[in-house]
Amino acid sequence: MDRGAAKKKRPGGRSAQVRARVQAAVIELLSDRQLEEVTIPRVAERAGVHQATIYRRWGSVAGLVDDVVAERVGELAPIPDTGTLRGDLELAAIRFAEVIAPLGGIMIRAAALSTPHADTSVSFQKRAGQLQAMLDRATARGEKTPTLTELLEGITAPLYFHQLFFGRPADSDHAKALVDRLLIYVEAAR
Amino acid sequence: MDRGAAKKKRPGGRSAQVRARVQAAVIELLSDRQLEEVTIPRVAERAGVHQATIYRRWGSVAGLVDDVVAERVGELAPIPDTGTLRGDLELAAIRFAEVIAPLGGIMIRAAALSTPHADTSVSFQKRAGQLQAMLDRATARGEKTPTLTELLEGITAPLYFHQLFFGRPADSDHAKALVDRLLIYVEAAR
DNA sequence: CTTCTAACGCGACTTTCTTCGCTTTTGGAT
DNA sequence: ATCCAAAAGCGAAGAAAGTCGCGTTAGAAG
Repeated sequence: MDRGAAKKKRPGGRSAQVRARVQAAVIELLSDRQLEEVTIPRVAERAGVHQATIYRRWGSVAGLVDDVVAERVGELAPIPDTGTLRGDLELAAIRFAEVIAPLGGIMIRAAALSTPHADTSVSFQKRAGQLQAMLDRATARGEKTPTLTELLEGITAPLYFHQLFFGRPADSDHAKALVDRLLIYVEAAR
Repeated sequence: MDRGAAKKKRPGGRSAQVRARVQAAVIELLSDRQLEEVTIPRVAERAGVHQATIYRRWGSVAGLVDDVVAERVGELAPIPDTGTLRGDLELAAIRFAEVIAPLGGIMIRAAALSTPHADTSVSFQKRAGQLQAMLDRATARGEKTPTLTELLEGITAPLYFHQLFFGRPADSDHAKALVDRLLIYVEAAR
C-alpha cells in the first residue's frame, strides 16, 4: 500500500525502457536532421518501438521534444540552494548555460514547436515552478528578490539568445555578469 | 541591356502576386497555429494557390518561412535618433516589439527550423551595425552608454523571449521598463 | 500584335503519416 | 503462483502530404 517510492504505477518496467529509448532516438534525430524531418515514424523506427505506442503516449513531435527537454533540464540542471540569492542565481545560470550547449538548439526548437501559449509546455511550467521556489527562499531570508519575470528576462532570455544567435553557449563569466546585472538593478530599484 | 530596375524577369506580374498571397497566408497560419500544423497544403488553400506551385517555388515550410523573414526584415523599424539615449532606446524597443508582433515569433521559428547551426544572418549583422551607430551617438554626446551586447541582452533578448514563450509581444510599458532596467544598470555600474 | 517561355493551374498518382481494434506482454498485487 | 490491468505490439484502413506530366496563362521582347 504505497510504500513511498511507488508514485507511478510501473516506474522501472518496460514503459520506462520504452521511454528511454524513444527519448534517445529523439535526441539523435534532432541533432542530425532538420526539425521538419523528425517524424514519429522515424523516431519509432530508430527506437525500435511501434509507431502506435508513440502516438498514444506522446501524440506529436512537439510532445516528444517537450518531454525530452523536461527530462534533461530537470536532471542536468537542478535548482541550487546555496543559501544566498546570488549564489543560487550564479549556479543556476552557469548550469543552464552548460546544459544548453550539448542539447544544442533542441530547447529552442522545442520552444518554437510549442503553442503560442507556453502555459501548455510541461518543461516550461516545471522549470518556472522550480525557479519561483528558489526566489521564494530568498524572499523568506529577507533578501531583495527579483520577480520571476525579471529573472527570466534578465538571465534565461539572454542565455537563450546567445545560443540562438551565436550558436554557442555563454561562458560562466558571462553568466555571472548577467546575474550581477540583475542584482544591481534589483538593489537600485527596490 | 539592363536598364536598372529589371533585375528579375517579371517583378510585378502574377508571380509577385502569388508570392504576396502565399507570404500573407504563412504569416496568418503561423500566428494562430502550431508550427507543426503549418503545412504546405494549408498554406496553398488559404492563399488560393495550387499546392504544386508552392512545392516548386519554396519546397518546404522552412523555405517558406525563410522567404517571409527575408522579406520582412527589410521592413524592420528604422533606428531612431531622438537626441537622447533613453529616447532612442525606448523608441527602438517599442517599435521592435511592434514589428515582432505580427511576425509572431516567426524569426525565431525560422531559426529553429533551419539546420543545426543557424549562422548569424546578414540581416542580423546589419541590424547590429545600426544599433551600434545609435550607441556611438550617445557616447559622443557624453552619455553613459551600454555596450551592444548589453543592449541586445537587456532589450532585444527579452522581447524575443516574451514573444516566444508567451505568444504575444511585450507592450510599450514593458519595453520602457526594460530600457529603464538597462539604464539603471549602466548608471550604477559605470 | 505576335511570339516566346517562365510560372501557374490541374488532377491523378505515390508515399508517408495517423488512427483504430484487437492481441500479447509484463509488472505489480493478492 | 496466479490474476489483473496498463501499456506495448501488430497490421490494416484511412487521411494527409508530397510528386509528376501536361495543358494554360500572361508578362516581356521584338
